[in-house]
Amino acid sequence: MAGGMSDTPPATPLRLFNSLTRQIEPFAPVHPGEARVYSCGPTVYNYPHIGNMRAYVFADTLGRVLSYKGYKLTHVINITDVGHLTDDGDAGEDKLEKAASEGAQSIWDVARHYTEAYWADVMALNIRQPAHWSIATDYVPQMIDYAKGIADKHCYELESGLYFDTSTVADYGALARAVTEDGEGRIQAVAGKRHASDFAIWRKTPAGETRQMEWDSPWGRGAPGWHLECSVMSEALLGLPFDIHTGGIDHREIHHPNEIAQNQAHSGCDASGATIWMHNGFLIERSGKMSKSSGEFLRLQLLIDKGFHPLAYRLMCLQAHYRSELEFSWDNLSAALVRLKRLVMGVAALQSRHPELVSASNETLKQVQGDDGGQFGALLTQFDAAIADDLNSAVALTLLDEAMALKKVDAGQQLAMVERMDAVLGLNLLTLTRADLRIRPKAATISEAEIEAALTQRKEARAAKDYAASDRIRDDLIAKGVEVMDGDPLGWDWRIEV
RNA sequence: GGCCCGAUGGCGGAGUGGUUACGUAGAGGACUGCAAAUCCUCGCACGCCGGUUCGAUUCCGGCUCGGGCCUCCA
Repeated sequence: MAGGMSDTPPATPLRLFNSLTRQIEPFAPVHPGEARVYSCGPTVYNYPHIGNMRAYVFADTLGRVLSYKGYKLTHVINITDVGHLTDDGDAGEDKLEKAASEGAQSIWDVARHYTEAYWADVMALNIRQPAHWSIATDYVPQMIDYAKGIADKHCYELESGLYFDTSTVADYGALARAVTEDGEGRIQAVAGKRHASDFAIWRKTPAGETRQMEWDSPWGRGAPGWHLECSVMSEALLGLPFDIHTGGIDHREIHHPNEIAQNQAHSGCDASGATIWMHNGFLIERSGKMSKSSGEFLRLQLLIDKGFHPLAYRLMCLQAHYRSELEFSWDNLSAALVRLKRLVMGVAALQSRHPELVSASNETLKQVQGDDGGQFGALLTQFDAAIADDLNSAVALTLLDEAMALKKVDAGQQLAMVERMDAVLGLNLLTLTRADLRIRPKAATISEAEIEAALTQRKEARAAKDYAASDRIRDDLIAKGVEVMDGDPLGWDWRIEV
């Protein structure tokens, strides 16, 4: 690597908040130079909502920062295509089986459909492909082996299945910082469970029933408990211990403590299995709950249907710290879209000053970096410090703005800066165009051809200085949801109604 | 009921023991036939009551309010 900035990578050591200790700690990889990350993925019995997707934007940002800092990243995201119960009483319906029966499809088709819907959102949000999408049903034999390995010392069998005795491992629930006692008993206790916190390792298919997804096991025909898959797949693909385990904050209370208990039982050591456990805050939506059980929920596709580019949502996420709760509102999303548009137009302006760099490779960009006169170097140092400080993407974004706003500097260097910062932010700033951001709302009633025809007429009227006619055409377009903008490269845009 | 978190300008949202990001909205200017878009410039805030301190939005305590999880959920 030749060139100024590349030779002097600013090096603030990466520090991350660890939910285990509730403190920010230095990142110290298990395997020098590597970062092995496991992220709890979706249960594919329904579409993901935008709150779900925040977790993957977060995990992706973490992965991008690790790559930026020079670690060789191995990222795993699981796809839970084994059904969970609709409630914890073990009498509830299996979510996947339920969705299959409601839709009169094969359970496998249901899982496939929602997995693909999830992947579409992943792509739209410019989330990088992990090294592995681990599919739970591919690992059922391994799960059974795993369960056999811990059954004698840590489990007991009941009518409904094989249960994990949480008193057999050290510090059960330490991650959650709460003792899971019976409390108010809001969940229906399973008869025979030794402790309220004990959980199913294997769920037997109730007698007389047949499910589309079931496997034979030493504990009868049935399906694995839903905590099992993550322990099995993370160990199989990353080895134990691995570096970072991520998930939504809700997982900190039940799922991850259970995963840790399994890891402890299987490994025979008290360590949790991952060095750092990280959890993202929820996306909050004031009116309705960001909850799948409430029926209607916000999907990325709904945002797109309204005319929002999906990366505006990504930018909205990045403007807040991943651990903060983030309030979703259409106003906030609109603000992010405007910001994204201005960034994209700013990049286009830089590219117009360096036409040879418009589709430049990294190498070309690096060649023009030259000496950075101190300004770029200082910004890059601050940028590095921001992301190293538990992924402060909000501050990182302000440094991108500052880099864009520098005057009397080489545009090629500015583009190189943008590229470098965008490797972390993932906004696709070098390839995204103003036109990409003009998304036709689903409710639009006028065609693009009609708009162009009207604009041609208006242009003629203006040339003839017939401003009354010109304004009439413009008003007509506004009424149809089209904003005329003579100074914009595109000339017009859709007006987003929210 | 249990556990936990938060309270920052119109909205969103960083951060800090003393000069308080940033985005968007708003105001003014440039540009435009006029607008819009874009660019430039500029206001605007740290829940309440105590305490610690030379000094607190920032630390501590209390209060009020809000939220999350404890049940499938990122």
